Amino acid sequence: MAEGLRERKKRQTRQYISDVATGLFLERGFEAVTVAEIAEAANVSVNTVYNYFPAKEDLFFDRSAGVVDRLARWIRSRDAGESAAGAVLRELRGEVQAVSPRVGLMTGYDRFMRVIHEAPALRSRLWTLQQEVHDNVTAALREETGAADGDPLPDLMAGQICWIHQTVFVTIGREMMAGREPAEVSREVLALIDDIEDLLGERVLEYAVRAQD
Amino acid sequence: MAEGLRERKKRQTRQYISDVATGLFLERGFEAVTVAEIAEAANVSVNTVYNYFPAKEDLFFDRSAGVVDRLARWIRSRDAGESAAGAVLRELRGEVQAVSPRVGLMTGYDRFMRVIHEAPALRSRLWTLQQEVHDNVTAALREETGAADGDPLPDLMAGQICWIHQTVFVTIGREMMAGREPAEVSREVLALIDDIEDLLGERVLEYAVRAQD
DNA sequence: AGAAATTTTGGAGGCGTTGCAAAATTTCAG
DNA sequence: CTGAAATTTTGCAACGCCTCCAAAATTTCT
Repeated sequence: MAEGLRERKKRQTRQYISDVATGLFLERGFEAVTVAEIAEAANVSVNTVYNYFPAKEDLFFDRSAGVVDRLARWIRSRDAGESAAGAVLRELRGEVQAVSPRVGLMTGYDRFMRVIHEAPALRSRLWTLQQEVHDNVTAALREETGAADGDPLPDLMAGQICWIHQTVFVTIGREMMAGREPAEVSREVLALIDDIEDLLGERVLEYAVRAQD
Repeated sequence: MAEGLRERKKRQTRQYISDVATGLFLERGFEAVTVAEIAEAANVSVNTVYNYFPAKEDLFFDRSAGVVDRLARWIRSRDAGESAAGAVLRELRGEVQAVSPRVGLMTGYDRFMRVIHEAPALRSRLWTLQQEVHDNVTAALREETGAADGDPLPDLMAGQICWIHQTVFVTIGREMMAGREPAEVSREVLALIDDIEDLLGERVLEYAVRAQD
């Protein structure tokens, strides 16, 4: 509270730099834009950019903070009688059916995907994020099931659940990049989710079922 | 044929540079060794290094050329009456039971893993290789099953099969890095493979079964 | 042996990133 | 309101990866 003006200005500056950078990236691609250009466009020195962001890639993924926890949140908030995988499938179906921008179903998402697709550094950073998602899911499953420390099951289940999530996202990204309409992709991905569910083993679909009441 | 001496010398130089580099990496870590040092240690100019290897990471992964095709090869050579996943599980069990260095079950593999673990650039490159494995598996499954172009199943199945493979390798790497003995890890991973098989859906375990005779 | 093809090398430079100390700005105390 | 203290911003130099280019050195071919 005491620190008002300074903190506010910092958040403002940070946000502005990230916005300017993202704009340039979407316009000309990740590698074609230099950090020096970003700094200049944001009326700031190169060092200030690095004061806020550890690396160039972080300028692009600054928005995706909440995405890393989403899967774990879905699992923790599953319904009574519902398994972890069941909750994830339900939530995914909900987002996809609603043609939600949260899962990339929006016009303009192809631009976003293309920037990532063409920049190895960004793809690499995505994998890092995916790894964090996996760790979060494993931790959530461990807590929710009270599994023993040596139990390999939470990790295996996390692998399966992350695979569901990842497959859906990769497909959406691919189809949107191919120029398809969001509504069209939504229908197709709903069918894909059915295919995925048919593939999963019963043990996966029945893991970490929340007790009734 | 006509080009004998030159070709031989090139392969020799390439191999020597890679060997020197790998030695330095194992000794001091990936990031602590500079390309200039490698060049000097190999009695060669920095530009010559880049004539042979597109990037620093390629100096480390030069040996792992055959690993990228292994899964697809296992699938293509599955027995009559055996599914793709079945063949992979069988081959994995064989390698693990034999405590084979091909799957990292050997003393000194922990050094190798540690170098990768500590270098983001190397982990990132590993993910790229994993992506290639996935693509190869998808292609193999498409050819072996004659699936239609729009069929999403080969890609989904490839995801499941690569997950098996990846889980086994990550576990071996983790346990070896923890200082465990190869024989001990072998036993543990055999149990893990059983757990994995129990998790898989029947559709996965029965996909791409090779016709009898 | 000399011409042609190929490999190796040196040099210059761009880019991301870090470290450091000086300057500018903001906060706080009197 | 003023000056000291804390913090942020900045400029500068430097390192390391990597690229481009043209000049040597080497190998192959005639």
